[in-house]
Amino acid sequence: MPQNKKPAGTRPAKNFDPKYAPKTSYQDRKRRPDAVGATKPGSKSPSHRGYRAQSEDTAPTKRRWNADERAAREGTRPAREAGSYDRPRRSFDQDAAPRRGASERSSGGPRRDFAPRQDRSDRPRRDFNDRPRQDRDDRPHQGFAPRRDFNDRPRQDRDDRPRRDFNDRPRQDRDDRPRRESNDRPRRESASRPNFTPRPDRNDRPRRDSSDRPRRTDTGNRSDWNAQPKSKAHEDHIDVVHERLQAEAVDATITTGESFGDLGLGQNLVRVLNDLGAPHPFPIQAATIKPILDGRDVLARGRTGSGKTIAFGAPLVESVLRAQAGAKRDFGRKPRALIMAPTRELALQIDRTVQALARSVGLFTTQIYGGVPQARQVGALRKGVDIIIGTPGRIEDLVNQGKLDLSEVSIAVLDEADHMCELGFLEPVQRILRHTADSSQKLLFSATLDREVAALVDEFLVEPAVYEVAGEDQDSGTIDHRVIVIDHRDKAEILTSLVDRDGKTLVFARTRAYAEMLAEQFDEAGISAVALHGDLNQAKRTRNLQRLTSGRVNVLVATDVAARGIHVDDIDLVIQADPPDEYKTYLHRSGRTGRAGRLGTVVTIITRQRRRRMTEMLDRAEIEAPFDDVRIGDDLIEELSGRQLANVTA
DNA sequence: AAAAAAT
Repeated sequence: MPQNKKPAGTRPAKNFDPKYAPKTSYQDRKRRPDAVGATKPGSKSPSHRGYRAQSEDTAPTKRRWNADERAAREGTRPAREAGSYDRPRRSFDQDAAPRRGASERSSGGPRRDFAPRQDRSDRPRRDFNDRPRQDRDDRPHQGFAPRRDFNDRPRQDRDDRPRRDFNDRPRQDRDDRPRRESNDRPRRESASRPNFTPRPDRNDRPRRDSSDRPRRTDTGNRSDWNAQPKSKAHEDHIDVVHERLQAEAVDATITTGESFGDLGLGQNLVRVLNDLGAPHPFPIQAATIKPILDGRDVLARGRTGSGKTIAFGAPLVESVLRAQAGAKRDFGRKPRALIMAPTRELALQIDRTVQALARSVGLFTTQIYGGVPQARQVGALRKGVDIIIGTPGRIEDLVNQGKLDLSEVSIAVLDEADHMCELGFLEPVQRILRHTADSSQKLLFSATLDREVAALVDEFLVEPAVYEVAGEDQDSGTIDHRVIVIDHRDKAEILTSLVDRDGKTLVFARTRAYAEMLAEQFDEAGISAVALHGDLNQAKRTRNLQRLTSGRVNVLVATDVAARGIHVDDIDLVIQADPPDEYKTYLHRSGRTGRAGRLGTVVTIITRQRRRRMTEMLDRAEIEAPFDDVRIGDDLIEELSGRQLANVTA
């Protein structure tokens, strides 16, 4: 019996709305002591895995960074001033900051019910009044947006808008666009915003011409990015829907006509793409390839499994090739392109695609990631490679050792860019990007790209083009979402019967230990299963993932290491043994199934107490999923487990 | 809590 079904009309504007809905008041209070050290103590024994020193000065400080401290730091950032970037400081302080104060005071959004009895008095800066709500016309970011015709409105509005969105936006013909602004966005016009930094007129925007790529001197736009609170959410462990990035929506039906060749890729690449199973560009690819070839900075959002790797990989190879046309590929040459991903498995996977493309035109890639000896990677670098694909830790390590020189990197890609902007990733990523060539082109991709990437856009991107595919929200996909509400004591048994099936099943667990435990449990029940998590050495990680891919096992139990980007062709069931904490995680985990238009089912297992929180998260994810109470032996378990058979014929 | 560098 569906329990979270509400009349569609009453569903609040979802992640278009900047709002900062907390997860639970319980967790929040617990984590919000005055004293930093009052969080969970951890083991006192140094030999224990959970060991935590008593006096931990560095970690808590880091965790408690807030917007103010950050702002203070921005003001005196030595790297920017002393570094090789010759761009001016941001006009952050005098412009954006005050404006935010004013604009965020508008409140009263539809989602207030998400933050019911939250004790907010102890939350530093994110009280109600301070939150930007659906009063978007005030929102500061509008100023940075490189395009005007963005989908900045709640998805519910879409039905009456789509024509307008794509039809009158022939990309080559911009001149008829300004009119729309006044018609479609009257509220913005009327909103008087003294501090608003006007965007440059569309006509003096740079043409897509790599040769006159603008220097990063225009701070007007960037200050608007800055106005948004950054990843404070993660410091607070609160699931936040960041303001949605404005994007030019690309209409799938318009773009499908163009071939990869039409988009500017060479014959070799087109052939390899065909071999890779991509005879025609997917919409996101049709959207991004040209601007990337033209040298623009690009932000792109395409839902999980929509073909983002090729969308950046193919034009990247083409660009590197063009840049080196005629030049000899010298021994020991420096890399020209860099692709970073949050996990080693994803880096490996990207390399499989990019390497195939690169090889076909005589370029070389190498993987630079941790957990394996450096020697081979360093050896490859010494010989000379053109494209680096890897994870931040090892890349930075080799840079610091002087074994990797990024100074000639002219294209840098961040896959899962929003994730790469989270705590722990952001700073290494920033440091690495600062090593790339001054004017290097930056490409940021993710299925959940939002303003969390502001920290990077602000420093590294120049008037980026932003793309998404029209109408491609997650809910319009091919995934059937279900939630089952169980008694905790039934969990193990229900899980086992769910994974007892024919198709490939991916099970997500919150911790490494639980992932390991579940894999063993399934094995003991006669269902061969393997685990994938960060406690395994890299060889085992790679092997276990390969076992699922090859079909040697049908069940993989993973932590969120497998949540993003990993592509296994025919996973038809994703089970979340533990529900995710963030809506983004939900979207990425579910995106391991239903890829490239296939059908898939996602079953999330929760206990009764979790229902409300789960409903809220699904709302943020903009996903409709029925909730069902389930006990051991219920027919529904078998139905969910064997659903694919029914689905395929349907 | 997990991930990303070893040590």
